[in-house]
Amino acid sequence: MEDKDPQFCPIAQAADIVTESWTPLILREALMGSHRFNEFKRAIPQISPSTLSRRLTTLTEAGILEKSSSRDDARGLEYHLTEAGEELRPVIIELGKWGIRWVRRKANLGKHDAAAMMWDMKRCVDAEVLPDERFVVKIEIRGVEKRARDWWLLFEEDGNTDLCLQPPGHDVALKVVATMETWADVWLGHRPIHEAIDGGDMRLEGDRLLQDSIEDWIGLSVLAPTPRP
Amino acid sequence: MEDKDPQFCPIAQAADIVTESWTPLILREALMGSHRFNEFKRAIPQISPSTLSRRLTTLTEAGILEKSSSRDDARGLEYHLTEAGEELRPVIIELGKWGIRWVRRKANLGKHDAAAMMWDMKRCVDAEVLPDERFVVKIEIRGVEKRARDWWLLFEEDGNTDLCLQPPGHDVALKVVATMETWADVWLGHRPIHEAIDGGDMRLEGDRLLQDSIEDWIGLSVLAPTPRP
DNA sequence: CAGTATCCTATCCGATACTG
DNA sequence: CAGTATCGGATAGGATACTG
Repeated sequence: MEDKDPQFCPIAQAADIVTESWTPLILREALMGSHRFNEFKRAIPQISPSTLSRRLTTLTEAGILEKSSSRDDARGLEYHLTEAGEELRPVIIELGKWGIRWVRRKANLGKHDAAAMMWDMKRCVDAEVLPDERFVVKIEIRGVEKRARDWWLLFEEDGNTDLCLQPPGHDVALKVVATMETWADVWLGHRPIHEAIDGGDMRLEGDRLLQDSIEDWIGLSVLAPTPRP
Repeated sequence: MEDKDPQFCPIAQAADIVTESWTPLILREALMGSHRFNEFKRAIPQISPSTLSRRLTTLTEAGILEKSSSRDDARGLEYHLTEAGEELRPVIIELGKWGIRWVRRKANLGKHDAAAMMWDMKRCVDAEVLPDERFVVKIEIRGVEKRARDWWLLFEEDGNTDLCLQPPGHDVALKVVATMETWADVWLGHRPIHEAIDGGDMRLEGDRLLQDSIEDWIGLSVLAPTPRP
């Protein structure tokens, strides 16, 4: 391993820190705005708590994250990017752009992917374009384990959005149904959402206005606009 | 490890390939124009041949390198970047820019660093600005093991440059002496070369014209121009 | 909830030796 | 020279259980 004998090459030094397993994903989450242990945990479901703990410590020691006691009521720490950490954004983004352009290995999509996508989706929905009402959109992901199949996006009047794995007890204004494969293709921008809808791979039921404006409010992955080869 | 259960997140997929140990350095070399097994080997002295072999195979299977039989006389294969591989340049460069800006861990500089730097330096010297003559510059690196201390840059009439660990049997037109620490600082652009010379940390002996134009022909690391925080 | 400690296993890397 | 095969040891990550 490089670490045995640290190199003076800056690429080697940066790689020693950034390329540890799981670290790019942790950085992605931090750059997307996650701050709490369990925010990282649920966005990266496969990581074990011990490894996540170790990585957060390592990144803190490397000057990429800073620990601070929680702002408000909650206990536990918060993790915030330092200036150095923020400057890793281009590294992670370029990595993602490359991945979306060139990796064609088909992953076996499962519950972890569904969960990771949903938490990211929750972050990306654009409530600005939506009416200032409280309403619920149900997302159904076919072909994954039951526990990760049904999700509810709860839009609050104040523009905040919550994601639940249980029905939040309001009427569902819109239901969107597709297989995980279709969701992944749409989410990553491999396929325009209207093409999936018109092709019958994604089904919408409920409020017409929400249906017609789905492209505007649903918000895809930050990597979706990347041009393809 | 992420590999257990491949994710659909493009950052995770790219990371699975690019962030294996040694791979960023192998990519750096490929991007800088290395093609042969031993070019990689001597530019990354710490890697074991088995690991290098495995990585070159992995990168080929991932569609980043292509193996081809050697162009000219030599036996063995050549490794060339595919289009996908070439597009990793921004990832590696951003990694290096981050490293040069933010990593402050002092490496214990030794023979491997000296060798890696010298082979890179050989690639970066700009013979264009030099007279079309055959002449030799000796580089002396104080503070490293004897075997990596003395290097000779041999400039040929045709503009080609060779690097030797033995005196090539021509008169030395210029000798440049500094500790490895100073060489590293100058090479990486942490410190202007004239500052090191004027400060007495780098000593030049020989041809005045070569001395006066050293900044023009010596060619620093591609990362040297990176602005510092 | 927000992590940490322990233990065990799998893996992966380097050393060495070998081959066309 | 240009790699590849084998082997043994280190290490790092997951599972599990635990704590304030």
